[in-house]
Amino acid sequence: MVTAREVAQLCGVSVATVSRVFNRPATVSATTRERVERVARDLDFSPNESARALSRQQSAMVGLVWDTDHRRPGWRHPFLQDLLLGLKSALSSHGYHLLMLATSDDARDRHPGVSLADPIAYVSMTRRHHLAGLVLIDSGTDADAFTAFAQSGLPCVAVDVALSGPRATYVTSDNAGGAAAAVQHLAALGHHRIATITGPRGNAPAGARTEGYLRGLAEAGLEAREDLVITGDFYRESGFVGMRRLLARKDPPTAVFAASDEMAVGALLAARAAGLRVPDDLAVVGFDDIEVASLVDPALTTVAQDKPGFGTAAAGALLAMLENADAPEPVLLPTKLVVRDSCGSRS
Amino acid sequence: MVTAREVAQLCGVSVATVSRVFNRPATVSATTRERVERVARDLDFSPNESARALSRQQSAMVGLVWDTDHRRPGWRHPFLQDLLLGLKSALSSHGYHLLMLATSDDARDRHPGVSLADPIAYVSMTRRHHLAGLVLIDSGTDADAFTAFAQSGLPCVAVDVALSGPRATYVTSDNAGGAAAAVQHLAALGHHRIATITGPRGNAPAGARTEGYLRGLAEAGLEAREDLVITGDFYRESGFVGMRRLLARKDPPTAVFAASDEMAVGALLAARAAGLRVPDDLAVVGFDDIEVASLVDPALTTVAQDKPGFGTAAAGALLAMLENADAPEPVLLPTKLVVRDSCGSRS
DNA sequence: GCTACAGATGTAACCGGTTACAACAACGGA
DNA sequence: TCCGTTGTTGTAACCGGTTACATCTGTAGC
Repeated sequence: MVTAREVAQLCGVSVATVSRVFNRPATVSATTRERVERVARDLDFSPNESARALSRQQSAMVGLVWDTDHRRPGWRHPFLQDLLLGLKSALSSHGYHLLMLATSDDARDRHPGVSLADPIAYVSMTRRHHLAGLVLIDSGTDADAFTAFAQSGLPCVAVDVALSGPRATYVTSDNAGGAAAAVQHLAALGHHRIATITGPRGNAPAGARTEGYLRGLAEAGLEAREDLVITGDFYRESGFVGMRRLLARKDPPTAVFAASDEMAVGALLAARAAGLRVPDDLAVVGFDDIEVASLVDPALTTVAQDKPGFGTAAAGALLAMLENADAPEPVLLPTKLVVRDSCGSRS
Repeated sequence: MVTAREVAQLCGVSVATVSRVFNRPATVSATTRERVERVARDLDFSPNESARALSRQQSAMVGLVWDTDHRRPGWRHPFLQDLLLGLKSALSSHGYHLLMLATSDDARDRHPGVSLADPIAYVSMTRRHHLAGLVLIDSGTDADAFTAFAQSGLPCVAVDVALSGPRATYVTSDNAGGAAAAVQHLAALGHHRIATITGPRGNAPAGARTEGYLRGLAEAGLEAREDLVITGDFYRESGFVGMRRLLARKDPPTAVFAASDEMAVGALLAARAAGLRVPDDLAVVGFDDIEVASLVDPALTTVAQDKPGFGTAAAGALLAMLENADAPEPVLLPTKLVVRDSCGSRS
């Protein structure tokens, strides 16, 4: 590893000048600058990041806070790869890397019911590593801990958790809009009794999707009925159980909007188990457009999220905060109804 | 952020002693140690990582090299989440974090055909950040670049790429064994003409799976026929096309082993398109046990990989190298045949 | 009582950058 | 000619730890 001192020596200038060439090129005369740049390139010099971070009190890294809920081992993020790739790519263009933060808790078995992300540990780690900011990924239902981040004053962007503060904002899909579109589609197909299986209480996207469901009903001139709203938890099992309960009603729904594709698949299985044909006897619409959606039989009509958009938008919001001081408005990514076979055609 | 100097002052000792308490506690007298520990805890002191990395020439971070092939935008890693979670959890127990390295290339459109991972850029980044080691994730077919890492002398562990060197090793599934087991299962069901759709040339797991296919045939006393081996590329489309070609043969196979679940799904679709029933007319076995495997109709029999095992094993191998200097032997994770519906029962 | 040595601690030089401030040159205006 | 300004560069003090070496104390061995 060649240091700035060696470059300086070879150029006959001081280290300060070398540093300036890399950080404030305008303050260095053209001839000196070119000479330093040339030598630096020849020697393959690039500044040591640890030293730089120490000196500037700011590193070229953004922390990623992502825990999975140990209480629910089967949890799969619906689009982790796209999210990470989008983040990485957008951050890299500004020279930032992504540091996956791990608390010592990760190694231990976590106590059931204990808060997922310990904000204190993460905030302390952020300071110790001089991280420029944080990206927070929703890990299930634990929204409370996240507000602690917003209050820490660190620049942070949350994915799918409503977060606000002077240096905090978030990115999420237009969950309400997507859900409303799904319900309107079902209503347009002639359905009057449209049920929903929601996500877990306290989860922001889940709440917005339920809200959108109600709005969609209202806009279609349909009455909202409490007995057609079943609380799920995004997992397939709860879609199965929820659907079974709905079908046991005296006046079962002819269509169901599930707040996640996993639950929609569960609903599909429950319908099949009950001897119903989808879409003939029951129309099903999901949310997320995960990969299996197009592969189940019948292929699932669903509300697609802009998966790569999350990463890009989150990185963009964070980068904006790192340059200005103010938190940008929350980003609402558009959703798109993908019509496949599980809700049939106009009947 | 409280510094070691403040702790030292409050304890009436020098910074050196404070540092010793954290790094070589045995060299400090019990009374002093306890006093320092107490004050450090009260003040919530924890050493600044940038300073520590600079001074020690070694940070508490492990780099993650993971690019996706821009030539194949649809690529999905079959178990990225498990891999990352396993890595994170195992590394965190030794105090390491995972740094997702991003090259400036990530932002630009990459030139088609150009090497994926530029080892020079990554090695330079590793040095600049004083990373303790590297984890390399296979990003498709580009194995050449990876050997450059092994030669760099940095401790590194590759996932699914054969890598060897004084400080390099790798983790992969027992691909040959899994494939052989799949073929033997098909043979035991009475199949004589068993085809395979392989992964891309040059990909190590793909090669091992083909090898296992041949071994399975041999062990079942079946003849290997060149016209029953079709080269695919792990993607669904190639499974579809490959299956169509196989079915067009004068003497089509009654069973097929696809080297990935994605291709197996493609094969399923091709069989359906050709009017064949699975498993009655054609038996299909895949590899990976991705989530869709259990959801397609018929549910896919497949060779399951130990997904969480990858992260744990990779982290373990890396940590071993960070403590000793020698590279441990490559890790071969056991696979398990998961029998579902796509290969029928004994006929 | 004196020396040798082990154990505990302090001093100060690093690690490799950044940046406030000082120094100095060149230049235009009075 | 002298002064104030602007532009360029060097000096040195940081950032916050780690650690080789020196120092000092106490104890065992003779």
